[in-house]
Amino acid sequence: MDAKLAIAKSLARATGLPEAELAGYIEIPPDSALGDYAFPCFRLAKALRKAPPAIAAELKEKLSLPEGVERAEVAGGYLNFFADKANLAGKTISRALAEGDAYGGADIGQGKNVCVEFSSINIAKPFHIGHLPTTAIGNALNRIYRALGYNTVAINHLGDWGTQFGKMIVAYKLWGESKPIEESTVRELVRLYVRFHEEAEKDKSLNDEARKWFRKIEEGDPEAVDLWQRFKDLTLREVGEVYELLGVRFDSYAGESFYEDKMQAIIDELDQKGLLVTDQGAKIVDLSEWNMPPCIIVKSDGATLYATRDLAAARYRKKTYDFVKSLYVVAYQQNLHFRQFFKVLELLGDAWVKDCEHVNFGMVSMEEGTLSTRHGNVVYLEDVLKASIEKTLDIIKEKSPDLENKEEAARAVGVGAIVWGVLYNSRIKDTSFSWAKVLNFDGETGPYAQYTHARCCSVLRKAGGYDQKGVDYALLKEESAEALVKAIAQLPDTVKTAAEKNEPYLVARSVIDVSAAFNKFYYECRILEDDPKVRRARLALTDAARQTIRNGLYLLGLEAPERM
RNA sequence: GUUCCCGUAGCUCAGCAGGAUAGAGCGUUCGCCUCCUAAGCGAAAGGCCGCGCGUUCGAAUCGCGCCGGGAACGCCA
Repeated sequence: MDAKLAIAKSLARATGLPEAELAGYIEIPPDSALGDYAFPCFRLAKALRKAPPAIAAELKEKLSLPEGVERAEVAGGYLNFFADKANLAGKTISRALAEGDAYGGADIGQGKNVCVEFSSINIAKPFHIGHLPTTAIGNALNRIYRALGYNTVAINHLGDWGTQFGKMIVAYKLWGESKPIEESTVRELVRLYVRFHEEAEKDKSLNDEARKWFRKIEEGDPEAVDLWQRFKDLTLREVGEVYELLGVRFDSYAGESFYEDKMQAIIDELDQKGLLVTDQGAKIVDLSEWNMPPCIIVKSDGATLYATRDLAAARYRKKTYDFVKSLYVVAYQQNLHFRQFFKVLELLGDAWVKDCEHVNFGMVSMEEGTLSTRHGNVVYLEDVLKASIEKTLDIIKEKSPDLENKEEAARAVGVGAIVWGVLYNSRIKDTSFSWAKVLNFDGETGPYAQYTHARCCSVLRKAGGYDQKGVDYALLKEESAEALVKAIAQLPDTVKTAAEKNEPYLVARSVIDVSAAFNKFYYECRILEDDPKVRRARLALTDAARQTIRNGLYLLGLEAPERM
């Protein structure tokens, strides 16, 4: 992008207008035949009282060509610039190869902390496909921020508190005790939970019993706490396997139970600052001035709520991590909740609430019916991943019967296909789960990008190495090679924008651009050419493409196998 | 009812700090493996960019009003 700045600089000299303003006007033409950069002269028409084409022609005369630009041409009201291809190719390829796995990243976040809350599963509940968006998006953002130099804190805000644990204990004691919890599975716990609800329909006393047991957990009764802890351990052990498959790691599992003793302070402070109002027995913060329903802090029975816990958690995170940004990767159903709780923080005088952001996303629905734990209409994430891995393995057996580590490649590609499905569209779109869609590996998919990467690796392997020094980039003169160079050059900017907007799909689109450009280049230009100079230049380009795809995939949480 | 989000090709979606002929994948039809992985490449067909008004030299993109779909709206999270 230095070329863009150079153009702005010479335009500034020619017009006398501020460089920054002009740089903002410069755009990329829709067709590369028109040029590599364009300056729309309509912008200046009013101020200069001249027709745009005349301005363009005049500018072209006055302008001294900036470095990296070969020529300028007038096209209607536009002044188009053509980059020096060899220069662009050389800069782009050598940068990608020199930076290696770091290409695409930056150091703009040095010494700054970012909190990313995501996944946030419930203990003793299914880890189902509804949890996929938050897990995949959060993981990708975590990696993107890290690549930009930030220290990130990946937080799994566990749902590990509440009367449902009283219910679990009752159900376990009544129907599950024949088997130690450690030898059980979350699915069995879920069955017990479902059964509890069925039986409680008939026998209301079960609910009282459940409340009693939850009270015991709260009071620290050894038996109750022990059972609760074992449910938690079992769940974390099981989901750990899924996280392992997904390449997801957390720095903190501080969830609801963690904040139990940290809420009173904030309740007291709200009270002292006169923000707390008692209404219908509950303690609330009135937000009608901001056209929002009140934020309930304490229920009429004295219990705290989600918002209370989130207030305490936000405070704790600011104090502990001193973040410059704190993200909540949570579905858009909770838009109002976040607006309310951010507003309450603001009213408390926590100016840093401006750094908190609700990174919302659309909902996952089933083709038929809705997801519901209680009714057993659940698709476990693990099952989806396993099915995808299995299908991938079948494909590999058919297409690459000689491949050595088939299982390993199948895992990377099978999981990649699923994760990709979530990350290649903007967050806000709702999605409906369909096996056919999720198991489609053609076109703009994770497997396509991974396949392209494996293709690059294959060519480089066959070449048996090449000398990176003294490559003549002017030999990359084919249109498909130029297009590939441009796609590769785009990644660093894309990663920054993806972080600004908290939109991983931008990275996914960039990976597709590089992949598609490479496949076209691969088809049109034989890389392992006889001419040693051409061969070397094409190998360098292939290597840069390989690195770019690999890095992009990593940022999205996907692996890049070398063979598949 | 109120507030917020979404509406672009048969389907799923890009494009929306306004710009040059509206793009891609899937699906459909048809081509391309005696050369580097065909999970690939190419071609064809397919669009009043939900509708209307406005702002502008210029609107899929900004504003207002409709229509259609979704979500949330006091003691769940």
